[in-house]
Parts: sequence; structure tokens; C-alpha cells
Amino acid sequence: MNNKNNETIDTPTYENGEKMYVATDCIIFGFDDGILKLLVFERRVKPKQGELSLIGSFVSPNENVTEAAQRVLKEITGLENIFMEELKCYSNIDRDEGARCLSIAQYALIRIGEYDKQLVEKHGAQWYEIGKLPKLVYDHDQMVEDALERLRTKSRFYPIGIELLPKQFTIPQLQKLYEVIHQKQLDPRNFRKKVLSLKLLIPLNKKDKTGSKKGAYLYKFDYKKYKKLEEKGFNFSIFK
Amino acid sequence: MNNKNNETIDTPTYENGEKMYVATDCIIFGFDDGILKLLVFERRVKPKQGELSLIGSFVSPNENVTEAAQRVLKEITGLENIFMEELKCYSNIDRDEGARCLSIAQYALIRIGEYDKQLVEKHGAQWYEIGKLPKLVYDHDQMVEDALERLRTKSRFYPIGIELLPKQFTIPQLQKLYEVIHQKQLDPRNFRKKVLSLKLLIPLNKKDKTGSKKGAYLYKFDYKKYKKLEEKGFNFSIFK
DNA sequence: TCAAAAGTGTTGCCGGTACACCCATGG
DNA sequence: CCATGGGTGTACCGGCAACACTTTTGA
Repeated sequence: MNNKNNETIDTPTYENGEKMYVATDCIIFGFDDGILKLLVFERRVKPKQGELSLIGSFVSPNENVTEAAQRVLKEITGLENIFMEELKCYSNIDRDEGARCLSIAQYALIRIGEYDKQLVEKHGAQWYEIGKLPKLVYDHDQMVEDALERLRTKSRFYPIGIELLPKQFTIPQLQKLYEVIHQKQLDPRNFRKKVLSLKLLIPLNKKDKTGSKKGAYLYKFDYKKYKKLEEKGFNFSIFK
Repeated sequence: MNNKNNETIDTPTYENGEKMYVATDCIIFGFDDGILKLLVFERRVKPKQGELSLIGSFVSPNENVTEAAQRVLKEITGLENIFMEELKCYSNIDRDEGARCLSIAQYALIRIGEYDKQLVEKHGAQWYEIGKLPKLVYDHDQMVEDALERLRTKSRFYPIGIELLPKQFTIPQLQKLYEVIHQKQLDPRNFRKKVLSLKLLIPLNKKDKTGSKKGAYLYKFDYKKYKKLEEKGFNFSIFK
């Protein structure tokens, strides 16, 4: 047993490390009338003035990464307590030409009717439809691609899609959301049957008439019941 | 449109950020004769000398986080090209009392027969059975818990469990692995039927006699075929 | 009155689950 | 020869997929 050969591992003293800048970037999804959108931000200052980027910030000494992302999100949209999840750490050495800087990307799902439009405008942020997104700065394109992939895989087994809909929503709306996320047409009869069989939608006996003349019944998601089921290993899967 | 109110967001100049130490820690799983194990490491130096911790390192200026983790893994086990995936970034401000330091945890799945025993011993690392694990330093307990959770959820839909078995394995071995990971007894007849129906195991027409007198047929996993299926949205799920 | 979307029901089939017996072999 | 684990077959049932028609109502 000899300590000298492996000092870099056995002795993680701080002199061995080099400090780095740590940022967080938010991939903010919204769903508006059948269209999946992303909130991006036009840089008003150098470097890369005028180019599009995700919304982000450095992580301050007095906060952890999650708190930093929540702070940014609130500053830009006015929203708190929204669905946000860590995506991945981006750490390539040349990802930011200015200095060694890594970013922990987080993706957020927001109800597009609820954000503060004035705040968003003030920060030069705009919604872009997924698929019509221009080039973003640095590795932000990659982040968006990865976030989309995560949204697809995760929404297959967890009801996170609900976070993109208004708190009261109709079954056709929910179906449309799944179709857009998964790029796949679904049979409305089977979709309805499947969704209702899960017994996780609470009928509100109210109709939403914006989508059709007949109107569609509104539901809300039974979060409490879902939480209980989830603990027992239940999976909210719409697809087989 | 006014630039002055939002400089902290619109102008991510490096003066606004504070640099931090960035580390990576590896949660290394192994599967040995029906038992799921973790490779942990006894610290030989201060601080926290003699206590148990995960294997980790600071991220150097000339490498990204993945490379750092691969470096550590090779230094300790001699292994390269093994399954490793980012788990989560741990960034609480007081997680390391010495300095502001965040860690990007990665979990790795290794074939327990293949690592370099001498190297492991030299670094003071040892295998512990999951569930009989003593307290680890800092937030490493939390990392292990999160990694286990990830292993459970991910192995439900992706064949990552295979990474823990020898390259040639038997169906009873595979079943045992699933049982241990998911803490659940499975019916051997149904398990076999299900696994074979996926057509992803290549029979080797050889028997492994270490487990029984009769011997069990050996198989290997068809990675190429799986890759193709995965691209089409196929899911390797053993459970419903 | 009609176009457009919402809502309802049936059937066949595949796959999951439950369950019992024979096989091979080393000791 | 027998204990131990490995391997095979069947029958039932529930859930998924495919598919056509009626309802509502604003324009």
C-alpha cells in the first residue's frame, strides 16, 4: 500500500483542482394551440449580439444550480413552482471560447397562458416553433435537441406533458399534445378510452367551446392520486 | 426595449460569475453471483481519513466531465469503454465544507469479472453489497440512492442490465439480475418466454455448469440488432 | 342545413400471467 | 438414485388496435 502513486485520486486537495465558471441554461417549452414552442432570447450585447440563445445565468456563490435556474425563470417569465428538471451538464473545453465555462442545462415545461408577457418582452425573449428554430449560439442547439429527446422519452411513461396544458384541459387537447411531441397520429377513440381507463382525469362537467361548436368536456389531472400510484411503481403510459 | 434593467441576464460577462471547483464522482455498480455491489473507496488522507467515499476527481482544464470520469475509472479499475452515464449535478452550497465545489455524478456498470483487482486494491477500493453499505462522506449517500433509482427506472425499458453480466450469460443469471435490481420475484417460465420473444439473445450452444449440474445455455446480447430497433422507438421492457 | 369536431361501442388478436411437469447431471 | 436447478407447454384473460356511426351546434 503506497500513497505516492495515486495522489491525484487519493488526495483531492483543492490545489489539484482548477476553478471554472458554472452556468445554467434553461430550455423552456410551451404548447400553444397544437404547436410546441421554445422560448429563446435575443442577445442585446456582445459577444454574439443579435444572435439567439437560451435563457441562462451564472450560478452565484449563494445558490445551487436548481436555485439559479429558478431565479432565471422567474426573472424572465414571472413564473415559480413550475416543472423543471436537470437535463445534462455541458462541459466541453471549447464550448465557450471566452473562458472555461460549463453549463448545467435544465428543461422547463410551462403553461403558455400563464407567463408574464411584459416581462418576457422586456428581456427580448420570443417563442419559436420547434422545427422552425434558427441556429442558437454555442452548444445551445445540442441542448435543445437533447431536451426534446428527453421530453419524448420521459412523456412516454410519465405524465409530464400535462405541465404544458392549461390546468383545465380537454381530451382532444391532450391527444394533440401527444401527437406533436411524438410526431405520430393517434386514434381518438382508442386514445380517449386509454386515457380514461387510467382514472387519473377528474371530469369538471364543463365544456370548452373554443375548439369546436359542440364543445369538449374539461378535465383536470389528479396529481394526488397519481403520486400514490407512482410510488407503487405505476407508469402513466399512453403508448404500449 | 431597455437594456439597463436586466444586465445580469442580458450580459453574461465573466465578471458576473464566480468560479467554482468542479469534480466528478463515480457510482460503480457490479453484479456478482446474484448480489448487486458498489465499489467504494477508503480515504487514506485528510480530511475524512478512513471514511468511505465514492471514487472521484476534480475535472482538469484539459478535459470535459465525461473524460474526467473515464480517467478516474481507468485509474481505479483498469477498464475502458464501459457503460457510464451522467446522473446528476450536486451543487448545494454547503455540500463540501472546504470550498464551493460541485460534483457531476456519473454511474457506471461494469462486468465484475473484468476489472483489475490489483489496481483496485492498491487504491484502497472495495466492493460492498447494496443494502449493507456504510455511511459515505458528504452527499455521496444521496448519489448512491439516486443512482440506484436511475438503475431501476432505466433498466425497466433499456437493456442496460446486460452491462453488469459477463459477455456470455445464461437466462437464469439474467433473471436473477432483474430480481435483484427490482426487488421482485419473477416466474422463470414467463421470464424466459418474454426474453426469448424479443429475439435479442444469440444462443451460443454452450453450457455454463457453474450454477447447476444440468448446466444452463449461454447467450450473448445482440447489440447491433438492438441498436437498430431502438432507433425505431422499440423498448426493451421485461415488465409490462 | 351542413360542416366540423366530439363522443360512443364492438370485435379480433396478441401478449401477459398463472400454473405443473419432465430433463440432465454431479455427488 | 436423488436433490438441484434448467427447460418446456397450456389455458385463460385483459388490453390494444382497427374500425363506423351518432351527436351537437354555430355559422
